[in-house]
Amino acid sequence: MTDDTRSFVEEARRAKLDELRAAGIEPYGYAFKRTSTAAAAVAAYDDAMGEDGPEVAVAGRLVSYRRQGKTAFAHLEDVSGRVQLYFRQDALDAAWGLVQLLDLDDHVGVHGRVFRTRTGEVTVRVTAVELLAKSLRPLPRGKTQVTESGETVTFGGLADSEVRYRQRYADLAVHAEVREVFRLRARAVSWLRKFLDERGFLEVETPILQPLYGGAAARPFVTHHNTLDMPLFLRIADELYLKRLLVGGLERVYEIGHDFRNEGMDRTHNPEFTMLECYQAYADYRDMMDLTEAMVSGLVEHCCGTLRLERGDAVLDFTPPWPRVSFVEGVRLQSGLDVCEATDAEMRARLARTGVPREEAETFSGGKLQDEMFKAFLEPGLIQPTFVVDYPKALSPLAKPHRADARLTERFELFVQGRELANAFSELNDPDDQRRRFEDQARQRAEGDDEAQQHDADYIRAMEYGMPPAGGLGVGVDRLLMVLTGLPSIRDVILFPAMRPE
RNA sequence: GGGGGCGUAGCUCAACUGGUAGAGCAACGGGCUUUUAACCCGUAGGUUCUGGGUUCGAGACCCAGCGCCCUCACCA
Repeated sequence: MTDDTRSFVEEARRAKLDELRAAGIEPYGYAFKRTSTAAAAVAAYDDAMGEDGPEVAVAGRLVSYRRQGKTAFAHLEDVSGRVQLYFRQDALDAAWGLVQLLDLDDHVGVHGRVFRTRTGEVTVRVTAVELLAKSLRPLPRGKTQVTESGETVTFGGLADSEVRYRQRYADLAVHAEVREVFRLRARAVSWLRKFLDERGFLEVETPILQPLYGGAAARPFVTHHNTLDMPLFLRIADELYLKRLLVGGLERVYEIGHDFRNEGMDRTHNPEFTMLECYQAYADYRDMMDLTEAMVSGLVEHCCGTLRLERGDAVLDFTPPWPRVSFVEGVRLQSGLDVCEATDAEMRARLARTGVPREEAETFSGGKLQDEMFKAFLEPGLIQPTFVVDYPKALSPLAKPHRADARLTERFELFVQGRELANAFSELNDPDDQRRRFEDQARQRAEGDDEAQQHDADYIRAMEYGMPPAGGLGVGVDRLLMVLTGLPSIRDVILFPAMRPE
């Protein structure tokens, strides 16, 4: 920030910075040997110790500061929590000058004995203080206010959600509960790794920059490689590379990483997002359903301590087994139409009655209409964890035909709160069938569907060597986190969500 | 992309029908050696998102733009 846009608060802090340097005090320290976290310092005190609790050295950020003549009280916050500090001029001598130049948000390290104040709070009586980092810019804290009922309410210091996402560092610094969300995220992801590792899955890394993109229906981000002088795409899915590994004899593989889709952004879509994909040779989609049920219910239990999550009026119950609804049958029950038998015209007419604009419905055909029917009639009602199974063939170019019904594929998706959380199928392993499906996609692309999949000849070649039958599963990790935390926006579970530049 | 809402001090918000931009907290100065929403006295702090327009006069009304949120669409 330039001088002329600096606030008076910042000017005041810079004046103190200059004063500190003039006094020979370096305002940015190198390190501090702490003996204890804030929480441990508090826990180490016992009332039998009286005024002579243990000597501790703690470091952290000042989150409150109350000066009172020749004394001052402050709260220091570190990763563990908070501890109160008590400064006295007569206990600090020369360092008292530094204490008077402290501000909220400064990082300090202090030494002192722990005691309990008259008002009952366990506190460090500071005998030495070091400034570790001067804060020049006040954190946007909200004011707190006590309501009539005596409750303390903090008005979101960063009620402005834009600032929270743009300056996540400030959001995290001010909101312990936000830090907790991302701790939970880390615990969830490492639990998922452990879950798959224990079942013999090998974690692998596949290319993010790809000459061809595939494995999903989405528009890609395009970049350019200078030396090769060729376009490269940021992957929209891991799928096609992971299945090549099945050909190579890595029977169980998984990857947790970012996919990139150049599409709309909203509460449930970020341009880059975390996807977990796993593939298991000699398994089919029923095996993957069992795996999904075990994985998600285990994760919910691990992260939330229960299988029943209260979300508004609803209680989401993750206790297995979860209901399984046939795509075609489910849509038929809600709409009266069998999407495998109905004509496009019938589906258009049915959709028109639900509020889908007619002129828009006119542009849909085939698989797109079937999908619209599903979204209009079945998806919104899928609040409890539910598997939707056996998707029409037109919707699933990478899935194996259903062994009992040629119109369908062996595919399922998991829905919770009306949102897709996971997608899986018995993987197509017939190279000739796969080639025909790619050719279909090419025709759709020629007809203007820019999300149709590209023909991947190398993938076909791999399959021609013989790909074992396999079950594959993709899980949207961010959306899973939304369910675990109950947070309403994908931005709330991504540290640095995509934003327009300021 | 369509529709709706919002944008005022560092933060949270006021400002009637168009009539001198305010408060609390934070900041700064003074006082106070066990406070914790500290307290008391005082001071300072504004491109009312940006650019046009209407008007004697615009934070408010009109137009355009920017940003964010909600919603619909797109996005399996």
